[in-house]
Amino acid sequence: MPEAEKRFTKYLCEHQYKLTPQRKVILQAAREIKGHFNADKLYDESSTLDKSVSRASVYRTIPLLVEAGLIMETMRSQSKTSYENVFKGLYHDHLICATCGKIIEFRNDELMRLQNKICKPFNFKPTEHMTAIKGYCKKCQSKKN
Amino acid sequence: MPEAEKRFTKYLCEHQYKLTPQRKVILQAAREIKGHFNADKLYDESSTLDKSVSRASVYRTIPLLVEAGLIMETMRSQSKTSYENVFKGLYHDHLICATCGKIIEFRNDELMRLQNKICKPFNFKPTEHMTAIKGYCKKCQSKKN
DNA sequence: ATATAATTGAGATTGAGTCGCAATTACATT
DNA sequence: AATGTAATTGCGACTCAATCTCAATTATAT
Ligand SMILES: [Mn+2]
Ligand SMILES: [Mn+2]
Ligand SMILES: [Zn+2]
Ligand SMILES: [Zn+2]
Repeated sequence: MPEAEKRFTKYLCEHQYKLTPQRKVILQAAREIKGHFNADKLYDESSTLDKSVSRASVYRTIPLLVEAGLIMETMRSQSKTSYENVFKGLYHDHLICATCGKIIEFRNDELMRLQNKICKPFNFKPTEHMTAIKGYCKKCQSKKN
Repeated sequence: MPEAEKRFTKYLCEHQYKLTPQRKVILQAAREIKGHFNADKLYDESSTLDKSVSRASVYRTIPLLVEAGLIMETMRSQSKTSYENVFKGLYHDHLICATCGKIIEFRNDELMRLQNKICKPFNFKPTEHMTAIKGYCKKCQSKKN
């Protein structure tokens, strides 16, 4: 059993949620998608694997996958919420160019450590960090002249 | 004329937009709100000042205020977009409780410095940072048991 | 096998945000 | 001051991502 499925199973069990075929399919679909995806995309991919999976189940499963630490909400664009897979040790954040929309991914361990540290004095238990830095990419800076 | 209104006037003029009574009222309402607000809240405050201002005009004016640098989008919580006034030198970020929606503001200079540092190797010129940490506030953690 | 609480798909509903339109208005030009 | 015109307005209808309802089904413990 792949690591992700193991983790999901554990999460479901710990919360008295059931491991259903639909949830397995949706997890698998999520894992197979490279890069960012939204609910619709996840529904499409899930349908390809098993066309009996409903849109409602996809919407219902997304928060479980987030809670289990398998996917994360990354951003909202075009009024849709975007997610992406969390692969072990592959947390990252985003630089977003305000002009061309280019997205640069980066990973910075110090940033993650700092974010956890910030929560402590508030007794706040973090589940997701989202850092988005907006600005201008190299190309768009030179175009500006 | 207050600084904010001057800036808004300049922005509108530069883009061939008109300075209408409605836009003045909405700007004033935005300025008078302390802390975070969403479109509905801004509509309520605007209505108090001038009850002829419509919800549509509020929605249409928000992007202008953002573009003019007078307010900024801070986060999305409980499926509503939140804004707050941009006052010079009051940079901060947010902890957001996934259960009750509570928002804790914090300011961390090290985080700011780190974010700037991160951009350099990408030749990325940052204009805004947005860090949102989602999780559970103290109260909601204990309720969970 | 049985009990039971969780989950499902289908379709209805919600609600933040957008849009179309005819009437109005800001503002530049005479 | 009067005119022209493109921008803006309020209203209400619309969109559509996300949530909810509910009867039927199903995963799991006993
Ligand atoms: Mn990414
Ligand atoms: Mn704030
Ligand atoms: Zn760019
Ligand atoms: Zn809370």
